[in-house]
Amino acid sequence: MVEIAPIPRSPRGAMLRQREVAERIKQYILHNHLGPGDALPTEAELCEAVGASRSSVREAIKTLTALDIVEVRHGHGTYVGRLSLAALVESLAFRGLLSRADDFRVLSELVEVRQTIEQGMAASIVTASDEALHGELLDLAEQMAECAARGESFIEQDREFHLLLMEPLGNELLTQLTAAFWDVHAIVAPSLDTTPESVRETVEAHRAIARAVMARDVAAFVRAVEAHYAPVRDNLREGLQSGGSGPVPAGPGDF
Amino acid sequence: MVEIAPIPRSPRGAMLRQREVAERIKQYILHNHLGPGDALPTEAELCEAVGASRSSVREAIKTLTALDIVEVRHGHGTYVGRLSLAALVESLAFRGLLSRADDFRVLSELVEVRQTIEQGMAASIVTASDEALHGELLDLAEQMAECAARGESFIEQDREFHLLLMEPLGNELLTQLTAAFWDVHAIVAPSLDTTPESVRETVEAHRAIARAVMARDVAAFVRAVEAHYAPVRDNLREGLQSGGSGPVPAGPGDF
DNA sequence: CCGGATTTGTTCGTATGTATA
DNA sequence: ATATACATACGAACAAATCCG
Repeated sequence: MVEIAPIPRSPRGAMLRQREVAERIKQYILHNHLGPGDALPTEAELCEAVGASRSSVREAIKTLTALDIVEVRHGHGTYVGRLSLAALVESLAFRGLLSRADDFRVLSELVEVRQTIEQGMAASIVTASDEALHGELLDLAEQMAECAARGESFIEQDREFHLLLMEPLGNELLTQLTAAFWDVHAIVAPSLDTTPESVRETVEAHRAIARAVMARDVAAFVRAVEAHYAPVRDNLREGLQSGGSGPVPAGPGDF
Repeated sequence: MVEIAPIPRSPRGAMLRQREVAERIKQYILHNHLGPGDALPTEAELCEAVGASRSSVREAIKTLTALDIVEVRHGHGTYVGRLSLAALVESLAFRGLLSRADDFRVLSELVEVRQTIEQGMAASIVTASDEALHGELLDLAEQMAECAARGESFIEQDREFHLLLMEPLGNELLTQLTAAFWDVHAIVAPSLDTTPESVRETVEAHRAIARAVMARDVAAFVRAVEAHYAPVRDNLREGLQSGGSGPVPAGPGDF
């Protein structure tokens, strides 16, 4: 039997194939100064460039896709990803869903982090806000009140409200973290704060926050944020008996 | 030609194969109340269970591995992952490396977030800390001073110090976020704060923080944290000229 | 609107490396 | 040392999506 020398696979032992491929794709992006949306070589070209099979390249791309470092469009090509915090959302959301069966620890900790960030930014938010923002905040708070009066949900307004608070700070990362934490909360506890009292308190809390920003009253802002998250915490504690926010979003079946 | 009916691929339109597989693996973990370290079915079993090929299953597993939802041990099996924030670290670190070429915006924003969290937790940290913690903080600060005197690095002590601050709060998520942000900082700017003045200021800042905690002086704690991150910010601003912390960690070659 | 070219998605078969008993 | 179970890797073929002439 003739040995064909199937390419000295891993000259230096250790590094897994796909890990190496993923690393080189990242290097490629960095060295060529590519940004989100820029095109990457095709799978075939990547295979030839790194000397790996298409399967390995694809698995490496899968890893980078999960981190939103690359983005793949079927039948079109591979591109540099948006570099969002989608991975954080999915990872944290799963943790929350797992712990939800027993307690709401993860969700409870998440609420504490959200509150800490908003209160910690109180002074900056209040001083950096302008009239336009004040109008938007108040408008959203009123929309939420109207939705509540009609018995409708106002999750979109709620999300937008908390994002708007961070906007004047000009800190992209902070805004994205706020969005990510909000999304995780919404995934893990989609319908936890829906008791009539909670809804009323929540609406009023947002109004109070908006007023505090407009008055540029830091202390009032901190108190309003505290009042906003207090009922959420209470619901989390009591959520243990009521079984939380329904069963796990049933999948196609869990073999 | 007889149609073999290769399984009604996607009965309902849209969902990609691997996406569906990944979703069902997550459902499997949730429905069976598995925790980190628990064993998952083998690849072959997963293939049969979800009716997909090995390649698809493997790519789905790759995605979940990147999020640390599953963990694969070569030649051993597939297990539920540690659910760490590793994905956040890798994702954010890459963003930082990308933006580093132009400016240090991401890193600068990261510093602001770190400072906000630590200052926001000032009151809780100060009140929740105990004598044992005080001793450890002071000890670490002294170790850092000694290292600096010998011209050595003290990154390990620095990391441990900031983690210890969050420990008394009992918020697992907060501790992991602190660790993640610290790691990102270390990856993106591995040797940025190494000017003699910076080192001196940094050591003194940690000592001041430790003293503030011991004295349970919230205001002093906030000031000390401010003093800790101020030089870091300055270095970031000046880092633009000096070209930052060296070139991108060179890979095996970037085709 | 259609057809061909390009590119990614999926599958199968096979071979190899690794860990456990 | 052998055998078994398992993950890793490769390559070829076909399906599906997208684009363009």
